[in-house]
Amino acid sequence: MSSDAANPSARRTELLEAAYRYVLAHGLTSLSLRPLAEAVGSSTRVLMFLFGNKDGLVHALLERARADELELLAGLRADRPAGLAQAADEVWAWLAAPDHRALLRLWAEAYARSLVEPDGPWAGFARATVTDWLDVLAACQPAPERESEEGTLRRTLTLAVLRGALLDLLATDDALRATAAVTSYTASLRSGDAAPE
Amino acid sequence: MSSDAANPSARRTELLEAAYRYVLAHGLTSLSLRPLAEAVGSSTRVLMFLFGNKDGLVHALLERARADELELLAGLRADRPAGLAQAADEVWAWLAAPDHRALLRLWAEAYARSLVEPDGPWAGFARATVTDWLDVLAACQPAPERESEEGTLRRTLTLAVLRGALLDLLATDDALRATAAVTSYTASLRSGDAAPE
DNA sequence: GAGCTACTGACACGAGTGTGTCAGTAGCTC
DNA sequence: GAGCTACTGACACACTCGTGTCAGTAGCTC
Repeated sequence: MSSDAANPSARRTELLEAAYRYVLAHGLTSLSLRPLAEAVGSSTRVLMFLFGNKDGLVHALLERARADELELLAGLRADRPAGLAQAADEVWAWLAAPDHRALLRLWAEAYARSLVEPDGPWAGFARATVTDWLDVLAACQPAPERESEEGTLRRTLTLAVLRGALLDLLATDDALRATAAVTSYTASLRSGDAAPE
Repeated sequence: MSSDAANPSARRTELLEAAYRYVLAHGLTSLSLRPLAEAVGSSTRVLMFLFGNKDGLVHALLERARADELELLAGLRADRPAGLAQAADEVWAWLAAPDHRALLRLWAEAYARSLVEPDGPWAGFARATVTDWLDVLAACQPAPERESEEGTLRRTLTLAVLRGALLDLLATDDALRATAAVTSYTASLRSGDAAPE
């Protein structure tokens, strides 16, 4: 291989970036090396050299996509939203941004695929995203709630609302309706926080 | 073709049923005709004859999967649950049933694929499911709420919770946590119904 | 200039893909 | 038995797939 996966060469990251743009536009399912190589101005030979094989490429692409997601999560951790409600609002603003549509479609694709084919480069993708997000949401909860069973339940529900609304948005492109639903949820979360049940 | 799609031949439905079982086990993404034909005790020639081409087969399979889903929806319409909360509880019981796991994975696959490749046999699959479900949930709402903007928002949120919890369940297989989240949501729905905000 | 590393081009191999062609056969109606 | 419909088997075609092979070349260090 050209270099460690931890310390990729300049050419590798350059081609990975180009391939990432290509995959955002065309999806992962029907990805094949020759059209990709041509689109990024390279050859299958080079892709094989830099990524080992196709699975290596796909794996690298999924990691690249995950990097975008982790950036959002890191941002959330950084400014530590006060409570689940604010965190959910911030996340939704990100999810609903039109610029992120292609990435989120890719995300949905990888998620579904990892459910159906538990092996291969997508292995564990779905499970990893769920736990990643639950962890971040937990970090936004006040400490006492975070540890409680009630807290687990709350962040699970919050994640479900975000994911479900995202699916709706991706399918119908009706940002108004989806956003209204999320907003009403976070509003009820807030009032629930103010007056604990 | 052997007969109308509306009035399929006995052999066609027999093979479709076998193919459906095969696809539930193996997924749609990597479906190819020769292995499928062998598994169902037939030949690619026959599949082509009965379904026209591969897209025809896939389309028929998706319709078949949708029939399972519509059965649940029809059941809901039949006993007309009193309000969204009860409807959501009933739907969740169905979604969480281990027997339905394979079908729901297939559903997720088709949903994601229809987002990424808007053409082909999956065209409109995601959008169709969303509106189908929203319609059924609407039918479970009391008439005045159903027409209101507030009502649209409520069923959108309810659908999001169900879909999001389903994604969680499929990824983590943690039925307890997912079910607790859904239950807490329907509980709050009920109390909200009792004391409208 | 030798030698090393990183990268690249041309080409071929074997397998698998969907689909087309041609020739059937079983069962039914007349 | 003729003729029709529904279905089936054997085989081939053109193509794409991921990958392997062999031979390079540009840039750097010594």
